[in-house]
Amino acid sequence: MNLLTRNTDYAVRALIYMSGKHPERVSTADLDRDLHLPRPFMRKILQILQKAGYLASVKGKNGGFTLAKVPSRIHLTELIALFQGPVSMGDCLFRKKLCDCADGCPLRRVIKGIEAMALARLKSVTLASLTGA
Amino acid sequence: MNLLTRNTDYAVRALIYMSGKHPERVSTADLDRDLHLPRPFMRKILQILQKAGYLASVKGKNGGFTLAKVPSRIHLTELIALFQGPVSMGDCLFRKKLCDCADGCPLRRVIKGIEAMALARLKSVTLASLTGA
DNA sequence: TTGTAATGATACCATATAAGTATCATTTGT
DNA sequence: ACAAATGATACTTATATGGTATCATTACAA
Repeated sequence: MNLLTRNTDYAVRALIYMSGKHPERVSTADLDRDLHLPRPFMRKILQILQKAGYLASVKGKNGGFTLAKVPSRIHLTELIALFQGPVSMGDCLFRKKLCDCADGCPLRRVIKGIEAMALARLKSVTLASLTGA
Repeated sequence: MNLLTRNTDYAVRALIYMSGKHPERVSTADLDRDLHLPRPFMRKILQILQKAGYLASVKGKNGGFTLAKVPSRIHLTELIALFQGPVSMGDCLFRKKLCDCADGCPLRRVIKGIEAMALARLKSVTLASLTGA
């Protein structure tokens, strides 16, 4: 069970890299060279980040991406939501009709509690906190 | 992202059911009738629980399963481990060679921290605590 | 002693999601 | 005009989860 999937992971790495280079432009070629991540996959991820407003892009020769937000305002939870959907660890384990999970299921309560803890912790993580800046 | 998979979930439900019936014998047919879970899947799960020592089984006509451990000594973490492997939320996100995730990767630290919290919480959950007994 | 209802063991299949690739169009600097 | 970049999007592959099927074995009971 992994809290982050690859694309979220790669996204974070790319953003860290870019925050280091800022305001210099970074292309997928650069990332490929320095981070050695699967290039077309990375490309897709960057496009998603761009659409979501985390990156600004410049097309054409010498084009590339730059951070479009300050690192302190890029939250890990947002990135997770973007690539994996909202953080949710227990989408009704006990399925409807089979139990009244609606209200009192104790297992569900435990899971929800853990989820809340995880979420609280994740919310405090920003790109800035990851780079130590 | 789900903290528990179906088989863990079903296992918990079956165990709760059985702790309610104890020391009466429970067959997959009973579970099918009362819990309406996919029967052959449930069978497989029960066999795993039996092998792992949580259930005692009796073959032949009128056979079935009974709890082989006291509910207070059946920990949720064990069941998770049995069906999903050990709880681990961040099996090296930053893959080797690409970063020195070995020691100082901050993202990894965060994940590991969350994992530790979740684990601590999960460890306190037993079958007994779930049934309220 | 034979039929039936149960588990033991295990191989197989289906489906969804994650991970990754490929392609064509568009833009832009030289 | 060409090359190097992104935009958009469709496609493929790998893996894990969820679920089935089958044959062997055991035991009760008519």
